Amino acid sequence: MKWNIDALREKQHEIARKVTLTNHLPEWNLLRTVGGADVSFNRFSKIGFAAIVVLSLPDLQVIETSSVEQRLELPYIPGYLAFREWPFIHQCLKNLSIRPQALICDGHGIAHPRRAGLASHVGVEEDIITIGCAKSVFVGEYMEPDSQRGSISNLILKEEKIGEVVRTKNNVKPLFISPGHKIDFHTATQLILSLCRRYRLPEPIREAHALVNRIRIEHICRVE
DNA sequence: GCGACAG
DNA sequence: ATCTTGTCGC
Repeated sequence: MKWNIDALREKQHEIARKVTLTNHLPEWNLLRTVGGADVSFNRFSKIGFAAIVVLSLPDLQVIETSSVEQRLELPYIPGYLAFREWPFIHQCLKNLSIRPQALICDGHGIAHPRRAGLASHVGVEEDIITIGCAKSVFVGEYMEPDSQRGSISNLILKEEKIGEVVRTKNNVKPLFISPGHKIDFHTATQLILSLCRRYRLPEPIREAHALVNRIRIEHICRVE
């Protein structure tokens, strides 16, 4: 199973060139749907699972879901996560009857060595507004934001801003938010904050995570 | 060369 | 990411 990392890196430079930080998100009063995507798999299995859950705004009710189960083609290689997970998200999007106005991805957007993290990769390939929502830092430096919900600090890589570190809940570890595609830093962070109700993670991601794990667990029982 | 390293 | 129970703190 030999993959040409050089080719993958070149593909990322291509993705990065197409990324735009110009905001394409509709006005808040016209925002109706936001999706969350998540991928999951069993320890030594070649099978992976993914789900996208679309929520309505501003009430955050689930209006549609889609999930897939397929072979994992790549191992996890830091910096190349998108090549492993994008195929799953692509299938989920194809199975949806509606296309969410924005999609939140579990990982970084432009906060990546080559500005081509999972969210940016998905955004460019699917031509959809995406936001990278990561639970830990990958590259860049930052100052710890204040402990109150809503506090924000910048994520910097070599003098350049690549994302924001956002406290989405009091006294809880912050989230690392970066634009994926067709959105700016401020809008991305504000949307994420508006989607975080009682928990650290935004509702679309929580719903997608819950669904994909449900499916993964029942697959184990089904196979044994 | 060494250590770090989204999920 | 996954393997896993209780436990400390707001």
